[in-house]
Amino acid sequence: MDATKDSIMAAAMRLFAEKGLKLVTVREICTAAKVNVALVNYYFRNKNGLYQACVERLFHENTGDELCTIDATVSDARSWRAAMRNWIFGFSRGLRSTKGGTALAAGFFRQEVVHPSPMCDLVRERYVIPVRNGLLRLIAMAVEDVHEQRRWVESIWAQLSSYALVDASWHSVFRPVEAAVDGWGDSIADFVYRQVLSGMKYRAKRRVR
Amino acid sequence: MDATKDSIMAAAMRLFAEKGLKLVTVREICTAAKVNVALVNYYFRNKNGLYQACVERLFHENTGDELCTIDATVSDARSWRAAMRNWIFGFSRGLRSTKGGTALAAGFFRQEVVHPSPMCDLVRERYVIPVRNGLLRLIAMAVEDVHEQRRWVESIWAQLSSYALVDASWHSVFRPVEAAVDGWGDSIADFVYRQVLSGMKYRAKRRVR
DNA sequence: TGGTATATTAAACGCGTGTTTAAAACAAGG
DNA sequence: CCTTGTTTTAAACACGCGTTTAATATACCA
Repeated sequence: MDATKDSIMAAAMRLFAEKGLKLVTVREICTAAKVNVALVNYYFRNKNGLYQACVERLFHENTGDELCTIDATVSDARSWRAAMRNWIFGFSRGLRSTKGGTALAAGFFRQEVVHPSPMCDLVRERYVIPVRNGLLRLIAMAVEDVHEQRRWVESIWAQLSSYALVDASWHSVFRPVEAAVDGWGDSIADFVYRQVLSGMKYRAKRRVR
Repeated sequence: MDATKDSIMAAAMRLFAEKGLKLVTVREICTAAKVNVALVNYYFRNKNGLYQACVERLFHENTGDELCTIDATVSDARSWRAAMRNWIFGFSRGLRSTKGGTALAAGFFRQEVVHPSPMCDLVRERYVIPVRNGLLRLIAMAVEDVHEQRRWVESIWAQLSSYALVDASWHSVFRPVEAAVDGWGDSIADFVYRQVLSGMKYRAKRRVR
């Protein structure tokens, strides 16, 4: 039944995003989904198949798309500054967006970055690299030196994905306690945006593309 | 025998730094160390005890100290700029320093950040937080607003620890292929340093402390 | 209603894990 | 040489894992 399949996938996505492929057990998923253990093999062949289905769903739905459609919001912008701002906030918010309390895209990204799974290549090629290239193209409009371009990509990427890469138990260290959960993320994005503006001698002022 | 104990610890440190506590098996460690499986219980009580011994050794030897002694090199500096430069390069190099081809401090940090172990609190209190506070104190000399201070801490920390947090298989994405392994790390540190100088209106020009 | 394909179940399988055991090898002093 | 204490070993233990099985329940059409 479709309801059972969805129930398994919902539980699996949350748990995989939190613990990663290897540290989540099939029984754990099925307990959370309130279904029998054997059903994961019935619907998804095996544990890896379930994980693969989760990653693919991430691309076509939810937060995955939010990140992949950054380019669209960028090319709509009227100026380079606006385009850059759109990219930064789009990326930051995409990583922070949650589904049922769990930041799915950020979670899968975190797990793959530290403990690459067999699906890691797919994540890299179809997801991470395209998004990074979008940023690189934008930067290349304002910065000439190719090494400097890459340092900027790394700088922006590192700052915006920093939160996504740490377990929730580290939040008390990596973000101020008194800051509201929502406000802090945007304030970081704004900080990075200001950093880019003051740091780059950008030349392309009008109409991107 | 001490030689056996050291052999186990050496293999364990490398493997724990690469895979983390849960994804390394006792048999894997003992095979690498060429000793019998039962010896890890004989010398370290159990797997957790071995991991604990590894973390404690990291504090007292090797790369751990390099990071914890940043404060010393900072207070030796003649100017605020020099102190900040020392901190940035000290932190960056400390994270990148290797022991037998493995970045131990960075490895343990990466694992604890994504999959906290029972030792995570110790790592936090005795290691991460002190180092971050050192940076915060330095920034507070140049930046008034407390929220802006924290954003700078996060900005610098995120950029410098970015490499340390990703698995080696991601290096082809997160750093340019053509860049030499050594040069790139320092060029990032230099980039962050320049970013700080241009971004802060620092006031404390002379003699720290 | 009966028959057939689908969906679900409880139970088991084989394997790898951390840990323990009891015996063997070894070192060293009386 | 024998004894005592330490070190090392091969084998086993109990347990949890992913996966499979074979039986049962359910849905649906003729």
